[in-house]
Amino acid sequence: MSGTKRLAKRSIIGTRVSALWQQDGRFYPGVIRALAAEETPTNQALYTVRFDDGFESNATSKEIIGPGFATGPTGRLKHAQKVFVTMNGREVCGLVAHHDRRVEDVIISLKHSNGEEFTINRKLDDIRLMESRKSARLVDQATDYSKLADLQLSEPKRRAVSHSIDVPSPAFKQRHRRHRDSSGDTEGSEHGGDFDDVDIMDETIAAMVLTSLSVSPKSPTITTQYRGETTFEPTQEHSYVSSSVASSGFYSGHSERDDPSPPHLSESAPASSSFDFPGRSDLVPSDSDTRDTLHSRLSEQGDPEDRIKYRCTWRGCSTVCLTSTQIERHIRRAHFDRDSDLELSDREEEFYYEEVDDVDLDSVTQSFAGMYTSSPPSILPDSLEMARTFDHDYQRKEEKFRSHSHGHSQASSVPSGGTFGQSGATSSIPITIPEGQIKRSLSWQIQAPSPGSLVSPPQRTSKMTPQERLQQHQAQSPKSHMLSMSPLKSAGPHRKPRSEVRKCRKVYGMDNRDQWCTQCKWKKACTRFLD
DNA sequence: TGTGCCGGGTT
DNA sequence: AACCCGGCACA
Ligand SMILES: [Zn+2]
Repeated sequence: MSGTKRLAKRSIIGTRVSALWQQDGRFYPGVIRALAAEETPTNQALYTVRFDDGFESNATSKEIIGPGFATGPTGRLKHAQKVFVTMNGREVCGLVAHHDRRVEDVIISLKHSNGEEFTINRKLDDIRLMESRKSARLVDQATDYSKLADLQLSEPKRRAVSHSIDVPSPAFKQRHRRHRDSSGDTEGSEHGGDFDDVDIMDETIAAMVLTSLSVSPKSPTITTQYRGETTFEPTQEHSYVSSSVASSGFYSGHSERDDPSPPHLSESAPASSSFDFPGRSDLVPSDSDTRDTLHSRLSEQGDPEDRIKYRCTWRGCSTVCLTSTQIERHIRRAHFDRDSDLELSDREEEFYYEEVDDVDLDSVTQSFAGMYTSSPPSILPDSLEMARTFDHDYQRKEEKFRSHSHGHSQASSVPSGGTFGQSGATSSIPITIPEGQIKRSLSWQIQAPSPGSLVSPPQRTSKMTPQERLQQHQAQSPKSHMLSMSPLKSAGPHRKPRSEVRKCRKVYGMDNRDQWCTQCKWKKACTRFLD
């Protein structure tokens, strides 16, 4: 591994890159002009780079950032190096104020058109030396400038920090680099071990923006990138927003503009021709809603083979998996809040799933399908696991439907089975014990709360996690007639009857937020107490 | 008023 | 992905 690589493809010529200008140690935009020297066992290839401002010089492959070369800066960025970062969904351009090599944190100085400066702190990896094309997200966000203004204006905790660091003054930015003393440009002045979370913006932007031009020029032609205004000339240097964005109107002086015509690169496109992008995947319809996608996708796989599945019996959960390994994993993750794959001590997972016959599942799915018209329920049993794991809502609904329509769907399709704790004619899930192997399976949690038959958890009562305990409390709570009441009580069209189950928030209280399950902390559907 | 959590944002 | 949070429907 003599560190040799052959990025020689001749297509490299003309590639837009950011290359090191030896004289001042900073990177500047330009294009590969030629291969000045082939790579040799001892030396790296040398390229001639023509900078956008007309200068030209040679650089080794290591000193070039761009397609075919390093993907991003690696060395220390010099003070005042021009960089691009994404901020609030937009690409902005700033100058490096300080780069801390130890943690690869870079403090970047930014400035708004109104002249105010502020700094942000980014990881080196998040920094680009070249403008990037807009990401899918940037594209449709580009129109919503009100957000930006909003953000800026409503920043309450303004920290007057921006000047605590040595930030190049606006004037300084006109560095005419080519002529700056390139000699002892060590400028090791601003080193203070400071760094750290410098901060966010602290800026106020004029009321300008409120005009949200609702144009969404999703023109895929963005690939053409700019061409004409590639130069970062001192004059309008700090345009702040990279040209690609600027062209959508914000900084172009007028709130109104949206000139949809693609950037004419007519002027000349000698070199730019080879500025091709890896893939034009932008043209794809792109991310539809994940749920639907998931659905349709899932419904394509499946195997009518094995009939035995594993179903989670955790109260309210009915996730089904193909293998016991999977189900155990699910249990650990969803119900024990363990992210890892480690087995629970004593393999407690085993107590929370049962084996079920395919047929039974199908009927379940069927009944579910019948009622749920909105989504194609052609889900095959084996995909259920995923569907459920990914979409708790789905899972929840499904469970409701099941318990609702269970009485009929069960029919005789059930092989031999032994129900655990027969507490009346309630809907206890049939437990099937396959001839061959014997596995423990339980359904203690589905029983109705008949006065007398206590909801007894698996013999293993000896040890219960706090979650289980709480779980049971809920199960025994006076309101656990879930089964008997219609989940669709409110006649409302899309009214979703909220479950009675108390979730982390309520169980632990606001004070013990740290004990909530992660989802609850994030205000997402609780994974610990499923309905 | 408080809860649950979806949808949307940022990093 | 992780994290955060506005705001809504429901209780
Ligand atoms: Zn929770």
